Amino acid sequence: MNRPLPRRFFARPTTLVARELLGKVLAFGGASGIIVETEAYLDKDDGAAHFARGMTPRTEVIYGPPGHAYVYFIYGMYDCVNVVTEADGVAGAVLIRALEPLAGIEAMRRRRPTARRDEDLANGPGKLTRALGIKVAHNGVDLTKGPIAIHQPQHAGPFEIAVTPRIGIRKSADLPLRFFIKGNRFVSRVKMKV
DNA sequence: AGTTCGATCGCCT
DNA sequence: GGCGATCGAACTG
Repeated sequence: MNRPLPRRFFARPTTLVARELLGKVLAFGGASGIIVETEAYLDKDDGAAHFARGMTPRTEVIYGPPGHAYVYFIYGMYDCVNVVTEADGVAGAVLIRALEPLAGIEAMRRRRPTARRDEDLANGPGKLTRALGIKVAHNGVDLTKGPIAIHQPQHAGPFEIAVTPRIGIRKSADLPLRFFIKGNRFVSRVKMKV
């Protein structure tokens, strides 16, 4: 029940994995949260992907086997975590953008003292990595083996999925590749028009 | 070797 | 709604 999702879950089309990651649990650092928002970054016709111009030292793990973490550092301050998708040798990644805190909320508060409300703990890609303690040092780790893991929730309820363009990108800005749980208040930019 | 700018956040108005 | 912080990756020359 608490076993990490198997590699075959990740070895599928990126947009499908992005949708199906919603409602799953991301756990690390004595804390966990329900994934409520994701974005897909595609191998083809996606100018916004870090790997849009091919493999570089930074994007190497995205071309490797699925089910691994791609963690990058941005704006001189923030770490963001992606899940590598598609078959080994094919690029594809899903950015985890927001979590609904589930367990270890005290640990999250200690790591994010500026968050006033529980809604602010992990409602953004830089915030959730800070809340869980995920850093670029974890780039390339195998998510099917832990300690960073994604698993099924204990109690799964039904939900609707909303689809919008991705946040904060210039290229391929029109593609509908952002997915979130409709009505969930832990999603980033809740008031953005869908 | 130098420059540009980004898959962000938090504080300011 | 706007902007400064802060720095590495990748592109230019």
